[in-house]
Amino acid sequence: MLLLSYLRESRQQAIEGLRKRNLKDAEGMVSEVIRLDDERKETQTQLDKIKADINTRSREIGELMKSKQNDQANPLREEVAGWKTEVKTLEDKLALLESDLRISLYKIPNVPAASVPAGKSAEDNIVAYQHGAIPVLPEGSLPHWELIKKYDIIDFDLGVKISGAGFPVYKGKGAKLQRALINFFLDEAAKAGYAEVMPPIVVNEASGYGTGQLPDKEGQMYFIPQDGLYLIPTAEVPITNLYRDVILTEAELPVKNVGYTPCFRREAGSWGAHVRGLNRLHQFDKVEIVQITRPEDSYRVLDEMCAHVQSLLEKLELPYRKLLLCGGDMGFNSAQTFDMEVFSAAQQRWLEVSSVSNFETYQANRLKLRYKSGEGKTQLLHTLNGSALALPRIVAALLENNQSAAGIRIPPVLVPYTGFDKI
RNA sequence: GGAGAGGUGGGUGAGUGGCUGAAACCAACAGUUUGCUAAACUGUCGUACGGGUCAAACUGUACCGGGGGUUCGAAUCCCCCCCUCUCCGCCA
Repeated sequence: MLLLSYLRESRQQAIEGLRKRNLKDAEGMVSEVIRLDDERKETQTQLDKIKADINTRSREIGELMKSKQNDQANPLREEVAGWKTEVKTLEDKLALLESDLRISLYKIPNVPAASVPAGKSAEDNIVAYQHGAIPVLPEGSLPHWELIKKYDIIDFDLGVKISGAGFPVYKGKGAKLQRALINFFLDEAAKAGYAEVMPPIVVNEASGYGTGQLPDKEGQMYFIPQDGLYLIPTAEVPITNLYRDVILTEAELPVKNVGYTPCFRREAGSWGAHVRGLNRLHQFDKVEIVQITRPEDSYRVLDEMCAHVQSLLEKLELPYRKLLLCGGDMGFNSAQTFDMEVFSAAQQRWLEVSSVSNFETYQANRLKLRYKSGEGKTQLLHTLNGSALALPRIVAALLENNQSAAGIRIPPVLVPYTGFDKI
């Protein structure tokens, strides 16, 4: 949620920024919010005035009653009683305005950072960096969905039987490979100074709102109505919400957390030929890094987090590229996002394996996540997160890129974790 | 799932209709004292939304788990809900 004070003080700047997202009516949205807030303020001032009068009278009545002057108190009581309809009217009006204001504010996505290019879709993203040679595969090479059958390491049909499409069963070396990657990613994050947490994988509604999945992506999450709980689409949700309603001290910053969780996404209506195999799943594994920083540090930290993700890809010997997302392709909450894509040699495609974002104060505002600065002022922090990394597409690329007649080679860095160097 | 107890400021905890935004203590912060540390003493010490101001000072309203109600007036009385704890049951 954007700050009202920001929208008021830098209205034009906000509108210009939002235009980069290719929004239909950025100006209208901002104007509406400010209009509602103006009305809200006015209504509150009126209401507060009447309430102040009531409070004054009530005190007078109390005094009179104490000195047994009931006959003098009675006219005052009637006077106050007469104000009550007006109070009720104004209170209702205020509640409505506040709710309208909140809804309107929730509809406005984060303002992209200055360096974010305008654009409509993924076409307009900028390749900021590319690393590693594109592999050329021998004749007869297979896409990963064939390889997993050939080596019997991941079984989609079994998953369909017990759960449904998009819920694969990892078997044998396939299962071990998952575990190896998770541990490798966690260890690397620990080396980079991230403190590990293992959060719940279902969250309540307040958490969904805290990080902005609600109300924006309601339909994307699995929901358990009986208990009012959501299955997490990413560890970002529980980990960042750990710090909801928290005021940190400067000494505690930056907060660096890493966590492994399964992630669940309904992905309604997004299936097709391009999402075969491991390319898109309802349940997948991911290691997520989260940082909470002072505002002035967040963009340096964004770079640091990207560098961490890139180092993982390099250690896994996967060719990758780093994209600076354009306004139109960025997530709702983000001010700036870099995507990391690995090249999947048999599919001849780039696959997104990580998304690293700076949310600035957009999430912190909803989370009421603040810190006391040196001068004792409480102010909002910046939140950032990134996948480090999401497993399925990494597995797809590892399988495809490292295949040969002799089997699938495991990158040396993983061998201590898998216990085998070949599938 | 059944029974009971309870939810007050960073913490402990008083407060059963007006003098309570809330005692006291602890923690924290600033200062004084002190060779340093400690101790002692003094002061400060909630949040949100308004008004006001260059900025302050100052000032209004709301907030004692959440929502509703009674009343001139509610932390305090009534209703509903949520949560936590203890015991029992079930159980990885």
